[in-house]
Amino acid sequence: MSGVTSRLKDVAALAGVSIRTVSNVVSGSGAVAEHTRVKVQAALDELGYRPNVAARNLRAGRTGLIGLAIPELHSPYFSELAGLLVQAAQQRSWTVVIDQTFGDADAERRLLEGTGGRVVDGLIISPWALSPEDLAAHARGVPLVFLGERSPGGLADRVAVDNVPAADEATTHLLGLGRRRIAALGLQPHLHNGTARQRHEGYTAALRRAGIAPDPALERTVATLHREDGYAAMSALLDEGVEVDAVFAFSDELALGALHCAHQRGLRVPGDLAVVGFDGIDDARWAHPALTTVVPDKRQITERALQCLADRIYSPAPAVPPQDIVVPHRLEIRASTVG
Amino acid sequence: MSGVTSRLKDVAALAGVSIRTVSNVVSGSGAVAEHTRVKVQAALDELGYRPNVAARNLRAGRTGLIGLAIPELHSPYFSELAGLLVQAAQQRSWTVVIDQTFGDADAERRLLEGTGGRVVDGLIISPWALSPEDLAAHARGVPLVFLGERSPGGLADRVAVDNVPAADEATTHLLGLGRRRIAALGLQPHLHNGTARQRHEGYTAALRRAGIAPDPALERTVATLHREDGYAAMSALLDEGVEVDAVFAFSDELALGALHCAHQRGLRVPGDLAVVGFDGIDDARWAHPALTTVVPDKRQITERALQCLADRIYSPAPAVPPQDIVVPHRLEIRASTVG
DNA sequence: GACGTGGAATGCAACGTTGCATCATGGAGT
DNA sequence: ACTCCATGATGCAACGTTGCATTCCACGTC
Repeated sequence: MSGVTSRLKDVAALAGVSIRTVSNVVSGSGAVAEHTRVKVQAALDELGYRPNVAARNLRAGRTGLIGLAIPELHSPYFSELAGLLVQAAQQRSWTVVIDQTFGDADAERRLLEGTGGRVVDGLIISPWALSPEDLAAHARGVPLVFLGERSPGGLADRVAVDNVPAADEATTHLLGLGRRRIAALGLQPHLHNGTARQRHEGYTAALRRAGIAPDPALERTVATLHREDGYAAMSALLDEGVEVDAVFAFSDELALGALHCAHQRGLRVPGDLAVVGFDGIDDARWAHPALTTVVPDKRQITERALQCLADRIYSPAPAVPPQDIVVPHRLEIRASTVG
Repeated sequence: MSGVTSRLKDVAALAGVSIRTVSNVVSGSGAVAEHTRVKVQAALDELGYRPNVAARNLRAGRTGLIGLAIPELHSPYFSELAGLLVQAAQQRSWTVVIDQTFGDADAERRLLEGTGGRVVDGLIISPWALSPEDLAAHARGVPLVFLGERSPGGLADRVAVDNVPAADEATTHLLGLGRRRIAALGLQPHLHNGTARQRHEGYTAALRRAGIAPDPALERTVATLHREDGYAAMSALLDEGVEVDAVFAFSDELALGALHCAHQRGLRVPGDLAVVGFDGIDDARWAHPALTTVVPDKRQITERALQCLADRIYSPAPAVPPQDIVVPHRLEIRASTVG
């Protein structure tokens, strides 16, 4: 009732039983006679007992916390993912602690090592700046799940969409609309991140299958995946006078930036320029025109990632080999390609 | 170095000193001779000692966690706010735990009471469904900061922008452009949330000052503040044939939904319809056309809120009276009103 | 009537840390 | 030479909880 915290000791005193018995009632373990249980429960309610998490954790050797390490929370893709994860984790009585790495390699390294950070029972990380080798070198004892990036040498579980076919599908969709000058927007050769590489691979595969030779002038590098970068890359492309009738952006944010640029230049979308994004963020649906995008099943990403953690945290068994989990995606076709 | 956790005991054994001395070195407290300090530090490094948070918390009676309770993480405004808060909290060695209430009154009540949830040292809550009376009735012993909603009876600190003048400013901007049929989009009479009421108040005040009588047909109610709701409200408005030359939406998401609708109907923005939003989310800048919006200083919101918590958590003093902190805002004028 | 049985309740100890009080040591002061 | 003191190092206890082992009691059985 009141805000004052009461301990097992207080409840025990009020109920006239031992601390241990109260503990049994609270945890539901051990044998407790019905009338005792009722009596203790009454005392619990009266004092508004709430277990001390720190003490429990100390005893259990767990914190009940799992970490989510993402480049940044304000990016729609990650905030949507984080929101789902927080929700899903709650159902498993876990609390999510979100860390932002801002694409900083040191920050990612620090989190993997656990230095300076709060101790978590497990960590779900969406690596960005670290190479697979780095990832392997700095992983700590805590159960780990990688999002997107595959871990080398079977270091940890990994959950991701199948980037190559997904990118292929998106590109093929544009090809099917008769587009031949399709820009690939979002290469990041300076990062060791494999995601961009895989999407590029799918893009190239689709072109080749259609008998089109990839044109380096159409492949644009970006520093990050923000709208600004998409805007800048699109602007440069147009400034250079490169002929282009479609854009496959490696993220929705990039696509939205490119879209903004197209509008500014007076290009009609999809008439003059068809645009496809990747991530299936909410904004995509409400853009003008609504953005065609590859939508990963985010709910499944969070569910599977948690399941991986649960398996490793709760089973002291001789760990099963790291799993590589592929979650489904679908190409959601909207007005930015089929007006 | 390795993933195995080592305790003060282990370090002490390796360094050949007592546990207490190691503790002194780690915490920097107490008197420790230089050569001892060096020796212990070496042992600490060698074993890669990391303090056990649970034990510390248990001893200190604090968890080092603060809660952030928001309606939903995937809304841009809240994800931007959360991102900033996580960052700012890190500097104060706090860890943020995010709870989503999804606008559910029960969820908000539960968080205020702390039932079932993890125990936090402080809670920053952005109330949505609860009335001020509810908020007062259910608050618990933990330091509390309200975002947006004023707490009644001096229950807790509150950080917010000054909604009435801000809304007034936005409306006045539209009036200054010669608009006379300005829709107010975002009323929520079914909620006890005061934010919408205040923005409506500012809107009305501006109209009256301009000698315009508020027209009920221009004031639109929404269920939530999502793009869908803005789209629906705008659609209804146009379907009813209400004459309108501008929209002041109480959130950017609503504005973006309305914008989407305007595009669909072939309205030119800002030619036929000028649009102003509220919140200053990132998307607003990249919409087509870029959205004029009231931008609250989000960084200051998080900073001030944390400062409030810090003051209450760390000062055992006879608490200062609850503060009502107003953070600055600015009207960012973009192409959706001045094309 | 003694004994075994099993359910119910309890006591002890430990998880890893830190506040407080105590103890050891060596140098300065008388 | 003896005391005094400052500095450095240590031991004890406690934070609130739970695993394990024990005790207690009532009941049924031989």
